[in-house]
Amino acid sequence: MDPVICTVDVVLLTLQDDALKVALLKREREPYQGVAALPGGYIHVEKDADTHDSAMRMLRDKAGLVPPYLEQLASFSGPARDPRGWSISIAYYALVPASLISQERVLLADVDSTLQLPFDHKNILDAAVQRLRSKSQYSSLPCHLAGETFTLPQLQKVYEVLMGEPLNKVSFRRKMDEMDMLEAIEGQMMAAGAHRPAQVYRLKAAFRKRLQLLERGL
Amino acid sequence: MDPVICTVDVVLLTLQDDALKVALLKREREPYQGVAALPGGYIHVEKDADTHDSAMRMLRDKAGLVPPYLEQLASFSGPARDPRGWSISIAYYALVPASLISQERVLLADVDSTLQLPFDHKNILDAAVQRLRSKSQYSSLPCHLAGETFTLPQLQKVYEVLMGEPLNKVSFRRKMDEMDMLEAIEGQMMAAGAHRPAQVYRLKAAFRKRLQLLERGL
DNA sequence: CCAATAGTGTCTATTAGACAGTATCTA
DNA sequence: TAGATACTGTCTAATAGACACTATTGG
Repeated sequence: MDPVICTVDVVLLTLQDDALKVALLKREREPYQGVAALPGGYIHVEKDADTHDSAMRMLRDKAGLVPPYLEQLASFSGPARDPRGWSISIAYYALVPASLISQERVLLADVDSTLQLPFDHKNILDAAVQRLRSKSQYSSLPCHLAGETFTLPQLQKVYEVLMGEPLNKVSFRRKMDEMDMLEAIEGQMMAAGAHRPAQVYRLKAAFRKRLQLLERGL
Repeated sequence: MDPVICTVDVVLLTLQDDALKVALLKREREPYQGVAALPGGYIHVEKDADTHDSAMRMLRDKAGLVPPYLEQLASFSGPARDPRGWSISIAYYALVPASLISQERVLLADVDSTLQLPFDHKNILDAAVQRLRSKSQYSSLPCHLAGETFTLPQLQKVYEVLMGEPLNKVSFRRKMDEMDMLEAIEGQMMAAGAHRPAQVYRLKAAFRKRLQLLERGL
């Protein structure tokens, strides 16, 4: 049985200024000490019940947060991706509202203008963004970027940023209704300027961890 | 850096008698020697350029075939899934036409009536079947189960078995046309009884390895 | 010619999008 | 009350499914 270096890396994604951002940390150790990279580290068999646990631990220890959504992305492997030798990284992606991120601890970089990262982290980032954008077409996934509570116009904007195109308001609301995953918070409205305030919603409890899928997309 | 047992397992799927089957092999070594399980084994850092390579090697060595389609499924990890210790399995799934499978080398089991398997192979199998059935809704994936050449009625039957429901013939043909991934083999017809023979098609070369996705599903 | 399935034309039903109207806030 | 955005009703366009008809084979 050959020795293989086993790590977990997390693509921590959030929305800031209507753009999708990834959280990067300066590496504390060699290789690439001091270089901004995805949060990650070795699997710790004493602490971690599985790699999902490892990812949660890294987010807690390195970014100081508990993500509302965390999903396995894929594994990346080979002899060249890590200078220490033949390695595997089990990659996860996490979605968090910007409010959870401490900008003193992490650097937020625009996902589309992040041109290079150490190891094969650019590939991992691209895969995560592609997965998120693809799933945004037909699922409740983007809700986890919108925070605990939000209005329908805010949520539509989140979907639009992820999908990269404007959406029809009537169709969007019909789909949200069809998904039946939101509940209005009675009497709570959010004002955003000199106009009618919007109803505030939250995800129903059943959909906080589980995704809702649409038959035909948005 | 803790030692982690790193393996690759492959869910080899095919269609036989209008049912989805998984290829199992009797394990040659402990643990679970002699028990039918998914083909798998240790990563070999000298031989394998990455885990995709490991999966190809296992299919070649253990099942004696080169799959037309092989994709990473997910990783499964933890202290309890393998009696030898904390382990990770990078799981892949392969789609092959039944004609490629040598039934002397492998056992074909119905995916829905396979009730238990060693390790967490039942979980891995279930995840693969779910992924295949889900992707069948809106992609060209099922074509890889249909063989090199096939007629439209045959291909529709493949989709129907995977999706578990009959499909509208007119809509199905509209979608196949829209995907623009098939080419008719001029003059080649396939007779299947006392009735009009059907036109034979094959996947266009560009779609042999890459998937074609539908905007709105079948 | 009959039975059976391949393949197609077309009508109907369902779903998505455009547009415009009413509602409700601040300045 | 003017202007802005929230929300909704309804018409139109696009898409999917039902149905029926023609085509072509073996027996």
